[in-house]
Amino acid sequence: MSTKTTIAHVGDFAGQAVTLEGWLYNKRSSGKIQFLQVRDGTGFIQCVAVKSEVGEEVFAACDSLTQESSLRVTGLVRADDRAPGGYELTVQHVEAIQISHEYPITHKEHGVDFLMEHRHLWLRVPRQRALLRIRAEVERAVADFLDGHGFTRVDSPALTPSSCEDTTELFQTQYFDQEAYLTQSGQMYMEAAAMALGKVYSAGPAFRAEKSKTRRHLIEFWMIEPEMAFVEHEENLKIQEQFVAHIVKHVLNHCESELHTLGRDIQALSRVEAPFPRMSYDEAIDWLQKHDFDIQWGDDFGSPHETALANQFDRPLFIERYPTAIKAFYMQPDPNRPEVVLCADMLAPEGYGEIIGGSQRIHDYALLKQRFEEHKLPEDTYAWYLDLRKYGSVPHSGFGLGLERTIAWICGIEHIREAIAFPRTLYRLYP
RNA sequence: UCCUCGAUAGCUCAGCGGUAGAGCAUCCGACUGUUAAUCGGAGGGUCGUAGGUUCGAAUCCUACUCGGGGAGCCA
Repeated sequence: MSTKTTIAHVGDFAGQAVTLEGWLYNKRSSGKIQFLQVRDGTGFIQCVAVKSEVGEEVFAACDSLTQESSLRVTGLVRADDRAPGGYELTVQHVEAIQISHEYPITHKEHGVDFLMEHRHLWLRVPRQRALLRIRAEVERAVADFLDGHGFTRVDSPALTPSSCEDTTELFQTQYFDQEAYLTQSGQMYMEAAAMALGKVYSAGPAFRAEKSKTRRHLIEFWMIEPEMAFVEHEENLKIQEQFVAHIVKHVLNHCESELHTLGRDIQALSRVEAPFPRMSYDEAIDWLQKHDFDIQWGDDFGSPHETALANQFDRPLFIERYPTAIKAFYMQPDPNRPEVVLCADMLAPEGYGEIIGGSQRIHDYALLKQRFEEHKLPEDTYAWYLDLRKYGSVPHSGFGLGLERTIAWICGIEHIREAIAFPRTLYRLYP
């Protein structure tokens, strides 16, 4: 009799017979011996079939297996120093569940377009498995930290009647006989929820119809948006750095083998501890001007600016107090300097760009109403948002963390599209 | 939207004015420790689309289509 188990647990059955269910990742044969590389989602193991031991029938069954055929294999678990995972399986019996014909993704090189066209199969390779495992652990770390700090998860709507910010482009759709838009941020809804529950967060997709095609952009990406009543700028930043440091530490503690699969520099990640370095917008402009960048006070940073600033440090960098004129309408002006707002962007090291944008929000009714007029925003669709400043308004702050950018940085990958199972990029909606 | 690079076998690419090529994958054969296994053989192509130059175009020119990277903008 054999016990059904998974590759991750074969070590518990050394010397015993087990049955594994999975897929053939690769096969090498030498006429009278075959090496089957089997994966089952939990790991990889090499199964060895020797013709003189298994007999003609089982050996032929092994021979019939092709790349990515699904199978059930029974054999003896054997510790072996030559095996990357420490164990091999000596095959006793093999059952093909389905034979795969001409699997498109070989073990050779492939181009990005081809791989993206076959994303549904590309997910099966060790690298993509590692990325999805780490993504799941990042999401777990997010929930652990926020739930442990008194936050309540509140889910925001995907269909909205209007934009939350006035700049970026929206995906328009029909809501019966009304126009509607896919959400680009749940922030305003989280502000409402924070007045009900104190500390809240949303976690879900955001949609931006921008024609951006860089390694940092997705059309559909996930944002984690905490919002906190009675929290002001300084405390907002402290929570953000603890939050990000916690996520990185969690991944280091739970995803060692996955980071190894990706070839990530563990040392670089282990230096990510709070507090994070900070620069004011003013200091950043000075620094850039001293380093021959053509930029003036009042200009927004471009990607090259952000990369140069962030690359000075081995952990994320806060840049705070940007000019009011270039930031979102809802941001709270610095009481001592109304020309700047109490906001901060968190820039990841190594050129991964902005992973958090956050701010203290305007809580004064008159000032927010004035901003609506300045930005020519339709007051009827935002009446509820103004209401929050009419009925028990309090200072509050929040931020949005870009999940895929955070994952891309932690994993050290070239392109953000690998940080989500089925990326929506410019000009690609399939699969 | 702009800049830039690309499109040749299932995949990755070479060929850049004179008969369409290689490696891998597939199929057949050999091999008892392979680990991107190796070795021998076979099949596999309207050279992205449309036009133009030329005796002759995968190759040069024009337009278009699709895609990669970047800028802007953003998380």
